[in-house]
Amino acid sequence: MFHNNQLNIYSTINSGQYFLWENRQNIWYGIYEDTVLKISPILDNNRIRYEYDSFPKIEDWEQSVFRLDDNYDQIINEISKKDLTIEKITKQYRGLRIMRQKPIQCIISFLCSSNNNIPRIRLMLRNLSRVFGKTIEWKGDTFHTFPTLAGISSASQAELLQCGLGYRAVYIQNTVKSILNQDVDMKIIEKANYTESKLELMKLCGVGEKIADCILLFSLDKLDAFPIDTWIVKLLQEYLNNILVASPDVKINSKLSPNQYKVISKKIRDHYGKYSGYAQQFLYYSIRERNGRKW
DNA sequence: CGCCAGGGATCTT
DNA sequence: AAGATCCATGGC
Repeated sequence: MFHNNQLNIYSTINSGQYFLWENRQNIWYGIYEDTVLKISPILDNNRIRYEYDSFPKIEDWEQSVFRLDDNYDQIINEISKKDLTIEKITKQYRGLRIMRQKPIQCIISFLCSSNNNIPRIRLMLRNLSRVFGKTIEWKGDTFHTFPTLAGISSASQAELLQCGLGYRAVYIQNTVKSILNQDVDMKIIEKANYTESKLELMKLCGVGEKIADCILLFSLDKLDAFPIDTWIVKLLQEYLNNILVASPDVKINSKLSPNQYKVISKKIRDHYGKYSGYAQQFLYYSIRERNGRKW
């Protein structure tokens, strides 16, 4: 695949953090709310480099979306020191990065993620965009932008069900309503620290500990957030348990109660420190690779 | 057919 | 505070 030390486009896009990307004729297209992002690999002197474009035009969007302002070398260096597992897989999957999404799109996306698999999450979000987003024509290609809150709020429950959302349709309707009414304050969500922002996020219907952590990490610059999903739990049961959760008071069940989540989350975040989120993304990617992900 | 998927809300013990 | 159940849906 095409990559370098600082950014592996392929693994970063296919690591279950940002669902609205697709590859057409070896070119990547991403939906960034109202904007279509484009990444073209260019063969240049026997090396691959990338050309970034977008419509409507956003100058240097890749700096923000791929977080190129993070000091990647230092982050990898920092988390590598924490244990041998993470040292190994940061080497192995070097170039994997966290992306920075738009908060609203990220909230809706991870509302769709509950008890679900990634191909279906993608399908649901594409359906939502096709039905309630704006159609964009760009150089002969057709795209659908991500719907606005107003756009989604105008949808009937039947229409949402037709997008394949299932029981999550109600979560999305309630969440969109609370944001539009300002029962939940997006200013707090966007400006507050990890703890305060998470508390506010969890007022949203359908947002619990795990989904809140995803939103914090992938759209709100909280690099110390460490989402614990079913795959991470499996990993913890195997061997991280010995490193992190050596105390017998913590038993790891296949499903975590809110309290167990809090206890384990604290231990792990203490262990990996302020870049816990990067560590999590490497761990998640490695276990999905090991299990032969099909997307 | 049963089980699982980047879980959470709700009710029960 | 932990456990059980249900939620809608497609892939295997």
